[in-house]
Amino acid sequence: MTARKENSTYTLNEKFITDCDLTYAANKIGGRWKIVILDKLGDRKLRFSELKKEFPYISERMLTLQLRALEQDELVKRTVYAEVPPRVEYELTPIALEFLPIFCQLSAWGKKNKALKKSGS
Amino acid sequence: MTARKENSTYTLNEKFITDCDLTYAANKIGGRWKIVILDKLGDRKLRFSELKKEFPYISERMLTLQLRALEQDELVKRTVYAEVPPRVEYELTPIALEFLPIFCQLSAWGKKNKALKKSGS
DNA sequence: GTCATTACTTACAAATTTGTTTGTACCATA
DNA sequence: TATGGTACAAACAAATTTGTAAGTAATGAC
Repeated sequence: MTARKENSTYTLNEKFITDCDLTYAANKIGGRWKIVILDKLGDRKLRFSELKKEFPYISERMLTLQLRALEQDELVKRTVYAEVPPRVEYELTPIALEFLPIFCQLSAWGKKNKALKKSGS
Repeated sequence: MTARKENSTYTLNEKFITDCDLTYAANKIGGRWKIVILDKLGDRKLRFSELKKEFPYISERMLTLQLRALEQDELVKRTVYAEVPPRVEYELTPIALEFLPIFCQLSAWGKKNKALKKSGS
């Protein structure tokens, strides 16, 4: 994404990680924001400003960066309307839709295990 | 994990992210290594050195760090045998086992979409 | 007595990710 | 003429993650 990296261990590991189907997929939705963004867009298409409201403290920069990356990976589709105050809508692509059931299961795991933590400790 | 952070946006966002069931779960397996480690341990318990061999370029430090974090989150169980050259075995806990079907689906997504990329572009 | 083995630890450094601040273009409205 | 709303971009800075290199403890083999 930025300046190219050499043949460091960092890069070799990265290659290893993206060669594997599992981590290839995981990387597409890795980081702090991508999963939640995709999940929100799973309900309906949203404008930039609507997304921003969903995450009270996200910086505009972060939101743009994540959306750009998701667009690049063809997980979201970006539509610009040539209107006076600009309007841009984001929605999931078909391949991103396939993540939604996985998110459901992850979410169920999270819910269950957060509950265990509370009663357990 | 290190020195405590203040009430920065970074932290507020972190809180937001770990409050959500979905991202709470995602964070448990986030980063470069956790998912693959868990996946490998899904087949059978492994020693430290065996795990290391699975990932040709991982540093021992990284492997220990990840294993410690997974142990902390009760996703792996660590067993030390008081033998002469030390022996330590790692295995999944019941709650980690529940991730395995999710990994399968992720992996399937990865496989499918890597194939699409090749034929598409 | 020296070396090898295993599973680490420590101090350090590089790379990446995330956040802050300021600014832009467009037109409408006051 | 000044201000406001939308969806960003650019330069900079902080925080976290990942990697490097060297060292440790115990013990048995040579």
